Amino acid sequence: MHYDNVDVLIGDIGEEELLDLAELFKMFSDSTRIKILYALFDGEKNVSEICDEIQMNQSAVSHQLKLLKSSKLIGSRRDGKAVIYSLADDHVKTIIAMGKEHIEHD
Amino acid sequence: MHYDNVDVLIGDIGEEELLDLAELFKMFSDSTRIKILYALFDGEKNVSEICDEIQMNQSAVSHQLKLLKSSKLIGSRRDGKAVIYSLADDHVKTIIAMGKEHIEHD
DNA sequence: TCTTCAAATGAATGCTTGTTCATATGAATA
DNA sequence: TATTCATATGAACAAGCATTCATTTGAAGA
Repeated sequence: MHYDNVDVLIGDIGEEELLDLAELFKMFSDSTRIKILYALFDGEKNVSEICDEIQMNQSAVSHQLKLLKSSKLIGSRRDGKAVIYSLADDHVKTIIAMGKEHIEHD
Repeated sequence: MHYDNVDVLIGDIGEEELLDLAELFKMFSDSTRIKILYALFDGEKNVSEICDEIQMNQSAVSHQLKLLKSSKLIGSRRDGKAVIYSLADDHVKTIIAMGKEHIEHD
């Protein structure tokens, strides 16, 4: 994997942006939420499908979906009775990939 | 910024690795810890210098330094009475840069 | 060796947060 | 419109965690 301009991207940072950053990473700091994101890696899924895949009850999943959505990591659309969730953009994948790399190269 | 092979990196993942991932991102989920990491972006610093820069008392900083070190995000060496901390590797910078990008492109 | 300075540690506390249980909303179908 | 299925929401509880205060460890210099 290859990255450019890392130092350029990291200039000064304000207190507010810093809190946003912490909040963003908090979304990745819970294994249930990571499982959900992982489940969405291969395409959109509705809530029931997510529950099945990660083996968690509907309420717990819904609560976490709400948090992930409020952080704009996932989006949703309704299809009849079902609500279908999907990753918002590729940052989710890259951030997790980066984390995996760190763990594996240790 | 440019990334290759994101999908390749994200294959299957085991329960254990998943917990490690969550634990890693937990380190980035607190603003004090991000401030500390940020303070180390421009080179190694001892504890007092870090305290000054981020305006936090020595005990709080030491506790967080311990966590960051146990996650192998930072390393340390002793120089006389002082203990000098530094970033362990470039993953720290790239992970934070990625987070910033996500926030800014929203 | 006694003192001083830098950093680490431990216990206590209050806040945050993930899960569960019960219930509500909302869309489809009979 | 009454019922059913899918999802969302709210309250409550337990566990986790960041900070503070007090104390300790450890190194350097007098």
